Amino acid sequence: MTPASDTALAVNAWFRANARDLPWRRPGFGPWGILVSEFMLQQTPVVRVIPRLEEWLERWPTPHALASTPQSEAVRAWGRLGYPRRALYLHGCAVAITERHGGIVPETVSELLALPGVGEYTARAVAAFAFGHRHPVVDTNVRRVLARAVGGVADPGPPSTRRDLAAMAAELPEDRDEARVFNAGVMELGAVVCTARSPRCDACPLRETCRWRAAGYPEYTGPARVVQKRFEGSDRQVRGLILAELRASHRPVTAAEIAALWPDAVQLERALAALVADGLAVPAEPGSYALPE
DNA sequence: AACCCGGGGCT
DNA sequence: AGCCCAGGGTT
Repeated sequence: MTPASDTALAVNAWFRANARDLPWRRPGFGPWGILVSEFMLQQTPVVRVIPRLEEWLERWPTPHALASTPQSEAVRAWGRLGYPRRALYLHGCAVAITERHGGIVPETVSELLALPGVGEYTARAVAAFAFGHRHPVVDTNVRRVLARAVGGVADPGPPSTRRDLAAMAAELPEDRDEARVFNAGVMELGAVVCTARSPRCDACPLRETCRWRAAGYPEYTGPARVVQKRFEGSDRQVRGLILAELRASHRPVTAAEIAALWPDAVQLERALAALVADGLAVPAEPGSYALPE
């Protein structure tokens, strides 16, 4: 067997000594818990996820339990985690797992990819962390660490799934357990040491071999990264206001109540129509809306 | 490839 | 006032 690279040895030793004590790393946390955690962690920081995850798993400890619950309850329990479509997708996962997989979370990347809201990252994360399979797992942290330590640049630039997975695969140890630890370790390194803003290079296990450090920390020169639109005044804010009203009310919300949420009637209608199109709101009594059952 | 989708905390 | 966050779906 090919010996693990110096990079992998350094990362794995560092991770074994420095890993944060996170709920989904507890022994026996289980594939369902891992899957729920990965959904919540999509674009949402760890510290915001932990309390919501524990509530969620206490209430719905199995896919069958969630599948037996109306979508509306999943959306309410999602609260203000953001991107509420994830609550709908996760409910859809629970239904699919119950109907197609006998209530057991599937193990293979292709089966996981077939679930709603599961993409390249989440499928590999579940296969690797819940089942110990050897796959490259690439998230925003991994992309940044590889760009710096291996690529010698400050920032990975626009994501390319094929290229990013190949870059991680090239560093992945042959041994399954070492590969699993390496995947988690590189993510952790990006999350707590090789951060986007202020990397703590003095504490990095790769500081002696990092090509970005060796090159003198050149600034990013790639294509300009897309700037996220301002949230204040955006359709996203308006959707959030409407959905908060739907979550808070246990009877249909009237058009007049919705109209009071935002001054711009055109934008309000656009946001409401988008929520209906996404399945997050459904017409109830004439002129009223509710969460999906 | 570009765009849309929440919301909060940090710099 | 931006930037960033264990991404995914649609066009």
